[in-house]
Amino acid sequence: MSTPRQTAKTGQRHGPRWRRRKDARPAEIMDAALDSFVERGFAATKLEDVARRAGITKGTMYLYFPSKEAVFQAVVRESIVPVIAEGEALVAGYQGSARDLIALMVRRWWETVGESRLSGIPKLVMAEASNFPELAKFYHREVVERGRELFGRAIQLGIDRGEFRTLDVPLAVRLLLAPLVFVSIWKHSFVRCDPRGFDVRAFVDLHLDTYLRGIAAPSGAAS
Amino acid sequence: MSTPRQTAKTGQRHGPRWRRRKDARPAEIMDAALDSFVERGFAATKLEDVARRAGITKGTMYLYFPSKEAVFQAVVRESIVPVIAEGEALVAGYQGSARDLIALMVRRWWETVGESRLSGIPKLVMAEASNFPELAKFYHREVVERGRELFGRAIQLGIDRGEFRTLDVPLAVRLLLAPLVFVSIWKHSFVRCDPRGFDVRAFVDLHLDTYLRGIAAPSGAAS
DNA sequence: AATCCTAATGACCCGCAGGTCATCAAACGC
DNA sequence: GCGTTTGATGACCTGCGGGTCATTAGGATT
Repeated sequence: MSTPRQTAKTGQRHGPRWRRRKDARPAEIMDAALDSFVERGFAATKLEDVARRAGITKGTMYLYFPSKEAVFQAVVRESIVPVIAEGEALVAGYQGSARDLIALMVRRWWETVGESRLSGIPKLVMAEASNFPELAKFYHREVVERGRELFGRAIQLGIDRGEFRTLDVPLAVRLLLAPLVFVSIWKHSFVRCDPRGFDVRAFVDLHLDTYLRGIAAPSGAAS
Repeated sequence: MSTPRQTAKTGQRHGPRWRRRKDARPAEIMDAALDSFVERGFAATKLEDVARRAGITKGTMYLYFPSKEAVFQAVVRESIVPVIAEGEALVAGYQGSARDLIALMVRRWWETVGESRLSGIPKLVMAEASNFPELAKFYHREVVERGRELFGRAIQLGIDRGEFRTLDVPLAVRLLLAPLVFVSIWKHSFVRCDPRGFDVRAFVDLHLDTYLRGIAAPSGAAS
């Protein structure tokens, strides 16, 4: 997944017509598939295209994955779950104000997901959720719920410390994440439509600023 | 579009095998298509299913629409554009504080779009945007830009009146709308996953409250 | 009632893409 | 080198669904 692009296409000049590369294939296939899925959506993605991107043929794909849907699942599983795990490590060891923790988490999320190819995954999963309920359930359990739990702990910390006013934590979490997810969906939808685009960094900053003001405890109450 | 459901299915017992209903067909087709598209997405929707829902056969669809994509376009066009027009009328005639105007607009939006079948359209368009750039452009021009313009005027009003602090208006608009759009996408993706769901009304209220606190002018500066 | 017009039908066509498999040839062991 | 294993191929199969069209029949006109 996280390998540099186009691992397989180069280097076949004058070598044998193909090479045995059993170990490297799955990652290369998932890498190529992620690009295709994000670009065109699940249904519109042709396995033959994925195969070409991965430097193999369609038949080879079926040596490693039993179906198109299995590729889809593997891509989601392998690419996103590690990010969540990383976030959990971050929160576990944190000392400091809740404000700063939240700001750090949001910015970290933006750097590792929002700005990368991974930002396409939420859109992908949500778009296909009704056609692949099992995948949606998996994603919801392994990513959404764990992610919420993560940010929920930070917000609860802020309430406990008196930094934030009393809040419905689950709702507050959704409110914190909604603009982030929204923007990452946006990136893969309408960017081509308004070519000027907008300053996403500034948007995230504005969101953080506004949100933290909005949930701050009445003035002077912070510890 | 806005007709009550299942207009065509009933009333065929003992009548003739079919009736000529040239005037009613397009609306019934779009109505059925909206349901199918929202339920399954564009690619996974079979025209035969849409036809069945509309009480006709596939061949008949092609008397009224030249292609599946044309149905898609018509659905989006006919269902959403009127909502925008309605909003423009609302803002034009409004007298009162910017806070109240924004709260009214958001709640109105939620009632007419968020709570209805129309909430599926943003998801649909965004999911298919890369496969149908023309449609995406149309939607962006006729809905997104006009919608932003609308809310932008309300926010600018608040700044001018000293209710809100100085803001980058385009960003502030996106920030206001992101949670709304996000929730309407959510409704059509993960609802099946967490069956408890969450109180959307409360979410919108929390968002409005937090947002308005967050952008409020420093205390006591309002006129 | 006979006629015509056309809305509606449903059997059909066909291209496309998911999936299969007999065959080939890398590369490993001896 | 030589046989064997097995990763990789690409021609092939097949079902599905978008799109077509000759035919049928509703219902308006006379």
